[in-house]
Amino acid sequence: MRTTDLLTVGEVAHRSGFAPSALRFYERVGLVHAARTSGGQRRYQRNVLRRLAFIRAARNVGLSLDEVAAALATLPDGRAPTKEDWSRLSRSWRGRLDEQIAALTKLRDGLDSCIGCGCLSLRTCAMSNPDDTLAARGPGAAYLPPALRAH
Amino acid sequence: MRTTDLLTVGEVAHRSGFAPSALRFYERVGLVHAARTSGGQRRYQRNVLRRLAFIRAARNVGLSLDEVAAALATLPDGRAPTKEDWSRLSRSWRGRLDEQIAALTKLRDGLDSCIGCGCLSLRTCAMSNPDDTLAARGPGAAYLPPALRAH
DNA sequence: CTGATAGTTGAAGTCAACTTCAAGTCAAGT
DNA sequence: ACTTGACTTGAAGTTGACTTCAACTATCAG
Repeated sequence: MRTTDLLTVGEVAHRSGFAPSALRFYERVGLVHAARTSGGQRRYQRNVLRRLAFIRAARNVGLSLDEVAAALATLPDGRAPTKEDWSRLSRSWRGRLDEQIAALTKLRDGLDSCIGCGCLSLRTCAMSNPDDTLAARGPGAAYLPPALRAH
Repeated sequence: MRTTDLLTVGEVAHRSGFAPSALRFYERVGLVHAARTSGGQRRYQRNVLRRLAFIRAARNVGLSLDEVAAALATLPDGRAPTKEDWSRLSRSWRGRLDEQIAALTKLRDGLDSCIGCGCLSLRTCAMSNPDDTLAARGPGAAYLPPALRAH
């Protein structure tokens, strides 16, 4: 752990805020890479921290790990990613956030009109039927990513 | 299935947008109630539709089923809930939505300042560290409830 | 009465994103 | 060399909100 240019999993965990178990998990699914010592312990390059910062930021914006992986796959193969590379990826989140804010705002405005009447009509109420569509799909999920939730 | 005042599970599923399996699940956890025929089949009262509309609306606002159950538990025992009862419950969502919109907006504004620099600094970047706090907790979750997600 | 359609059950499976565990091994300061 | 703390692994567990399955049974129009 002496001042070499490689980081142990504990150091990366501490500096990135991810648990060691999460780092191992990310390695298994190919999101990050770690070299090994002769004894089999992980040694990370410093640039993994930026990669992990990207992962956290993307998760905060609401991307799944699959989406994160897809985004990371667009980084150049040969050279190390530049600031412009990271900036390009982040830029693509802007629209997503705008959409999410718009959806929430629409929901809130619908709520305002519902509060007066207590209708919750299955056909017309913006709260129970926000996209004018019945039959929602998929598992339930909360609005906000973990990092933004109320503590 | 003839025009009685009771609804079969299929009818409720169709009119509420919930899958029959979800209705059975909600019954198991005590969110809704169904009478039974002599043969053991479920028969729902019409007012279950408003209750289900509430459940869907609450889910859209990001409440967990536990929170929904807690909210429903505040409904009066003796009489049927009035519009004012439903309205009161919905009103409590307003603040929650406001908070969520604020959190997303803050994230977006942070993103704007990040796009230029591509920094993603673990310490200072609003994207990778939105609440000025490291170490987020809990399982991953997406921003938007199923009904509001991109199709 | 019959056949088609719709309903019943408990147990187990799914999904994402990790965490926990047990049993052991490595690295490093002294 | 020794001790301590950090690290290793694969497998299994967690959480929330359901879905799927297999094997039956009920209801109802005709």
